[in-house]
Amino acid sequence: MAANTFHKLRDEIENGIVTGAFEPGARLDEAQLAARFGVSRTPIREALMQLSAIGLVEVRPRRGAIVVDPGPDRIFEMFEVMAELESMAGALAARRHTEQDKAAILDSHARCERSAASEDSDSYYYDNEVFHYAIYAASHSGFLAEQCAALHRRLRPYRRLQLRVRNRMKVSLSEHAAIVEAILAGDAETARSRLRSHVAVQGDRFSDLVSSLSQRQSTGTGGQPR
Amino acid sequence: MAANTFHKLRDEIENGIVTGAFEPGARLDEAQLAARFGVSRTPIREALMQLSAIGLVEVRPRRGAIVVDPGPDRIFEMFEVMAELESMAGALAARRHTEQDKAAILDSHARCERSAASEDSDSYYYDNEVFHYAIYAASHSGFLAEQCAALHRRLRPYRRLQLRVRNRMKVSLSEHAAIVEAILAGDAETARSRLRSHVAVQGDRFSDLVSSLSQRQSTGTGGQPR
DNA sequence: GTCAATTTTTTTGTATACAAAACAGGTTGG
DNA sequence: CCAACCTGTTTTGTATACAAAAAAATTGAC
Repeated sequence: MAANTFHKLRDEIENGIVTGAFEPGARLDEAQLAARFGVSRTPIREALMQLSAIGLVEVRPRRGAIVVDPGPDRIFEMFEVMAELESMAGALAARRHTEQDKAAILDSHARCERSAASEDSDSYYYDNEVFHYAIYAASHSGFLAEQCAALHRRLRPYRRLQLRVRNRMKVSLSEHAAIVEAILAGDAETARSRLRSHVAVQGDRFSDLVSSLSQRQSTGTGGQPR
Repeated sequence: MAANTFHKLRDEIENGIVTGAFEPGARLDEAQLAARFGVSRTPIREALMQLSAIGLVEVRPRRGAIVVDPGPDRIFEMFEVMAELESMAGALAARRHTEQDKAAILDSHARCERSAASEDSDSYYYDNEVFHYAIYAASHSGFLAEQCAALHRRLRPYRRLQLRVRNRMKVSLSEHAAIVEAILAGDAETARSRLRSHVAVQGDRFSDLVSSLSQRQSTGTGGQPR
């Protein structure tokens, strides 16, 4: 991949936000970031501009950039849209998947099973990501795949929190199995509805999400400043 | 709205791309743009960075920025996703719309009717946009509304081409009426399916789109350079 | 001692300067 | 005659400089 300074900086900062190194609401001081990465302010600004276009940071004119802090309601909305896009990808995948796609889906699913068996939450988290990307790819819609991937990245921190919830890993895995079955059977509508409920944050999971968010708020130094 | 130079430039250039002033594939020379807008290269670059994050321009390292030229297949994919998101907005609107939303939808629909009656294609184009935005708003999902609006903007030029097709305005209007009916009746699934087929580029419309695209390619100075 | 106004300091926004990479054209060798 | 190479030019990428605005701090009045 093309590797200019601002490009790398963009990924670094995005990663910092997504992993929580830069907490929601935190100020992103240009000079400070420049010093930290050993570059001038120019590429830092360019990186921040890109992140603001994506919606990860908010640049307030003359008042600096901050990491956006989507409230629980907005995070819920994002999951809602994610569910719709993913279920669309699943439906398309059911109709369009090739032998290669099938192999990739089965392989990533098998990895998930192994990680779940060894109860390795971090490993499962990664394999789960690969599984979902395999479905995006199988949709054979480049644009949809990109949109899904972008949203998936943005929701990363919240999904990670969710996986901590009791038994979620096992439940997730059995849902995966049902999704795989529907896709490989070519049953678009079943794949759609199963993926929708797999991704959506419904019922108990919403309160789990909210509580994990408020937990983080209180421990972190971020949140609403001033 | 906040109005810094780079912010205004971003909108200017975006508008230029969307209206076709900057054609797909065209090189966006930084110095040239800077001279044109009477500013230095710095805010131009920041604007281009944002546009590249959105996906409107492609910045190739050390090789300058060009207006992205999505092929017919990719444009089709974008309409496909747009249809899904809009139909989702419609379904939510059916369940969640308030009296205000209802008024806004009916009002914009009435405007569409008038424009269609006077066969004013440009006016209809604008009113149609307001109508769709009213539905986004009625979904009461801020994130979904933003996503819809963003995609809507990106597909603007192609939708405009489509409206030129024989009788499309009348057909579009009657579809609108059916959509309004479903939303106001609170019938989420009917609203969803009607919006989906309203937005999607199916059957004949796809070949119409492709032919209008190739027409533009041949007349314009853009296209694949070198 | 508190609050308001003014000054100081910090920080953002834009312009300019400079280095390095890509491009174009001509030249030399086969 | 064609191809590879070298050189001059253009253009991008990053650093620095400077102006203007916002934040912070100090002073002064009550």
